[in-house]
Amino acid sequence: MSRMTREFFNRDTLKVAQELIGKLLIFKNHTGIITETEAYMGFDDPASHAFAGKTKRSQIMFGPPGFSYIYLIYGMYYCLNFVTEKEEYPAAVLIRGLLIQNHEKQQYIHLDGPGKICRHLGITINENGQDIITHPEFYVAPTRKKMDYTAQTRVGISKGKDKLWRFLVKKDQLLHQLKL
DNA sequence: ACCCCGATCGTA
DNA sequence: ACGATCGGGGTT
Repeated sequence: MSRMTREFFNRDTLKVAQELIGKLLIFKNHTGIITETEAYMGFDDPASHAFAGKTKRSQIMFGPPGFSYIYLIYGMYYCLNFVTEKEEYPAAVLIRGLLIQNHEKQQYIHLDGPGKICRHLGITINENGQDIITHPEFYVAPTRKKMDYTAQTRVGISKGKDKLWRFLVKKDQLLHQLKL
């Protein structure tokens, strides 16, 4: 199966975040369509974990593109990101929505929220720092589907609220996928 | 050692 | 509207 290359992630983070919408996320025996993303990038984004500089946690964001960045939030939930842009420029895309089909394939489940996605797929801190360009069972793959999306302000942050760096599929597009 | 807070979620 | 739950990062 074809997959996204390192060059796909080695680009402007807003572009990557937008183009990840509608792509497939594969993790072990799970496959889902990405329906929502958020961009965190650069040295001047107060909502980014990299805003405080390079630390033990954020150093992965300063590394090369195409690696997973996973962190624990609120002591309970893991969030999945993919590192973007060239090395030394801190940036990543948070995966916030995933459309998956259950084993009976009769219906879709929409995982709306980064914590729900990791909980359902079984992604923990153990998957932090994985190379999703070469990993055999953890990567992003292209699809034929083209899904329209909208830009909104990012969720759950106290600073950087002005930026429209959240991207999510339009409601009718999602309903179409859900076959409702 | 201590303190504050957080890229969330389920329940009320 | 609120509590759960704990690691990260800054300060003492």
